[in-house]
Amino acid sequence: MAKVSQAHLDARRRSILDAAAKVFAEKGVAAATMAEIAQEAGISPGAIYRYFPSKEDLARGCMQGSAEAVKAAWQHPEQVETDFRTLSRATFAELERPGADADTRLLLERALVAVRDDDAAMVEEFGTELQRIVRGVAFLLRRDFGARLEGLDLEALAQALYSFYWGARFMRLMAPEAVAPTRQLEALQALMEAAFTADRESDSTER
Amino acid sequence: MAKVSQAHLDARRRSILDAAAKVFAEKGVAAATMAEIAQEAGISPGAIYRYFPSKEDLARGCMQGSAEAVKAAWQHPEQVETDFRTLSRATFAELERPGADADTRLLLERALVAVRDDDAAMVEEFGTELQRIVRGVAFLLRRDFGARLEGLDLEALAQALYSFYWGARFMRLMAPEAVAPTRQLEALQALMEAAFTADRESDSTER
Amino acid sequence: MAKVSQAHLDARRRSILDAAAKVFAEKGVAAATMAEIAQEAGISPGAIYRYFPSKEDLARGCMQGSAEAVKAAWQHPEQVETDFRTLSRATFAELERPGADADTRLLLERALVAVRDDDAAMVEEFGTELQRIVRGVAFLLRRDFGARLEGLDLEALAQALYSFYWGARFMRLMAPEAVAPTRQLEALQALMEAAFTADRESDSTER
Amino acid sequence: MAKVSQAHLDARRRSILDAAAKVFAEKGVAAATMAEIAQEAGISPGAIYRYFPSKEDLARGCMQGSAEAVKAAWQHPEQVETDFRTLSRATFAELERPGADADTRLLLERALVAVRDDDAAMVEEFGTELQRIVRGVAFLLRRDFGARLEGLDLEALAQALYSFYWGARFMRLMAPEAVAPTRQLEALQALMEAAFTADRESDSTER
DNA sequence: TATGAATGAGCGTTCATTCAT
DNA sequence: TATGAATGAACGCTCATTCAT
Repeated sequence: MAKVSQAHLDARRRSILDAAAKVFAEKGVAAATMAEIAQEAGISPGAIYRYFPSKEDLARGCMQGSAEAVKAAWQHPEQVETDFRTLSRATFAELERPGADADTRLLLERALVAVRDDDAAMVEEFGTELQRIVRGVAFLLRRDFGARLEGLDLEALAQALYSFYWGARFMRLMAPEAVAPTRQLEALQALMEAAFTADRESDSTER
Repeated sequence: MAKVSQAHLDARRRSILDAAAKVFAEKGVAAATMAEIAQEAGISPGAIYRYFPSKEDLARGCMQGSAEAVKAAWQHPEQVETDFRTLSRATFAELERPGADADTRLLLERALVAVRDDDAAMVEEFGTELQRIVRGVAFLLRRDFGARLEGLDLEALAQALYSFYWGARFMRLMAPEAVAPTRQLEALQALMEAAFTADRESDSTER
Repeated sequence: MAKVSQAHLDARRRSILDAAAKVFAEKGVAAATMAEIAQEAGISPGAIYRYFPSKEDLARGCMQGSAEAVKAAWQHPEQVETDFRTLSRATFAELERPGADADTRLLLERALVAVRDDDAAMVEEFGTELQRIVRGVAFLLRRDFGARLEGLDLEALAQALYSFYWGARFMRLMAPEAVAPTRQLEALQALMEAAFTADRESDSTER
Repeated sequence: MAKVSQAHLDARRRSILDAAAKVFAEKGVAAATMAEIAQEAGISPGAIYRYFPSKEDLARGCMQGSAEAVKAAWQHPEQVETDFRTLSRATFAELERPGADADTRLLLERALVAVRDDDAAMVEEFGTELQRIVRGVAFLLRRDFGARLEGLDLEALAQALYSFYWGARFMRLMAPEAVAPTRQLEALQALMEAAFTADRESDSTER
């Protein structure tokens, strides 16, 4: 075939990733076979190895780049014109997107494998992202609700919200017929508003 | 060899399950081998098949019965003398117990497998437990905070809290150095109290 | 099958080694397949792995223990009642034994692999054996021919004889119709005797 | 592209052979890959097949033409002004040349393959060369040492010396730290001289 | 002619499962 | 009943070879 344009190669790479993501999501990384992925991608098993050195790498490759925009926004909220409420909603709206469940499946599976195999790099990556996002959450909470947070353990609260996010993803995966993540978020936001607004009112009362 | 007491057989079955749970949690179901489990249980690989027809069945058998007491309490809060705050704390305290992470690993993995393989029975089971617990949460919230919840989407809030619980488990697994689940819980409870207490105060103010 | 006698296991191990030696000799280690060896041994491929952890180990296992008696004699000539001429003949007689060529093939192949892959342990082993045998050769030469060796580089001569041994093995392998190793040996021994006997005679002449 | 000069094609063929010889010597024929050879030769894998129909053929092509001068001299000693001692030394000096070990490796490997696969042509070739060289050795021995060889099995001795040559090559490959081939040769030549010189003296004595 | 992406058969190895003992 | 040796299908991966460009 010789000298195929880079665009062709990139497209092929993409199609392999897509096929892999589909098969991995369907069967799990362990149960999926390279032959299946190849078939799904319409190529031969051997060809995959020109693009990815191993099944493991292919699996890793499947995980990158979902909901990048939202992730970036949380990590650098000061660079984005947004507020906590809006960004939260956008984030949870992402979970309603078709394919979000497949992403969750894959993400959770990879996370479990990483922990199990003591894949330091991967765990580290997760930890770093966690930290950054939690920092972003805290930043937005402080900016949006300011002094009213006084007395609250802000870091713990931010992490609790992050936990809630992951739990909601998991919940949606396991029980699609349950209350939607967005509605859960609304409930929690209502709670927060009640807490913060109330504070203010009680403050004003005290004055 | 002939007749062996039923108690003996049950004990053997139990010891296989324990061994399997340990190995599965360590390596994941896919990576664990029957030989390992047999060794851990102190029997031969062949013997396992007298008690479980396949590895998959063995894996299914492993998932039952961790933190039963707490689960039961949430599902039937009216039969237990407890309140939301106390039961929450007990629940999260469980997560600090050694072995809790292994349980989380196993639970998540099995959950993923169940969804993946469309294991209706298993998904159903998860869904049922979810419903019952959420109902229990809602029950306790209402009993403990009563009228102050007015205007809140109680069911959604209860589910959000359940999501938070699972997210916190996952978080702890992935990033043990992050804020402990219990501290996250404290933060969230502080928020709730602020919201509800404030409500009362603002109510009283308004009156 | 359970509890099979150790003798059975040993026999099985032996039969695998025999099958492997045969196939390896026929096709070379690289070209031989585990499936072939299994078939030759009358078992399944998987069964081999209960006895040898890898093809490589199996190949190593094939190399041990050929002509052990002779090797031992050269390495410890002082413990054996023998002389250079007798032991040499016995050594070369071994090469006429059926199967000797297959051994040579295997030995040379393994040696090449060892050098190529920088298998330090294996190369070391060869080097050690070389040293010991050369020492033995030198020992016997000195004991049998004594003072008449004066002026000769004994170590170099011993090594030359060892080289000759290996070359003769190789020669026989490559050109079976050429002069037999034993006849080559005779020629060389005649040369040695001429040299040493002559020395004596010339000595006596000088006196 | 059309017509390329024959010289060009030959040069290309040569460069492929060189590359192949290098890679084969480094890794062995089995472990070497066509891709590696292509890279070493600075062309594409596909191009090799314009010059050699298969890897095996390429390997065969690699064996020709090392130390041609010395080989020719042994095969036609009457056409060269030399004597046994000098030619032997030149031959063994070749073994000290850098790259000699790689040649030995390749030669031995190919020889083993030839025997294994019953490659009649190749074995034949080796046999023919053997015969010719042995004849040359015998010729030189007779010319240089003449009558003093009486009673010796000249053909066997010549073959023994050829065996020694190959053994020394092998030895040097396997145990570079052992006594150098040239020193082994010296020892053997000293032995021969002792034998032949002695003979003369004893002859003269007898007369 | 040369390229190099693609093929696909084939390998070593694993391990759930079976079954003779 | 328990054993554990044996099975054999299946997998990830390699690489000599082909052929569209």
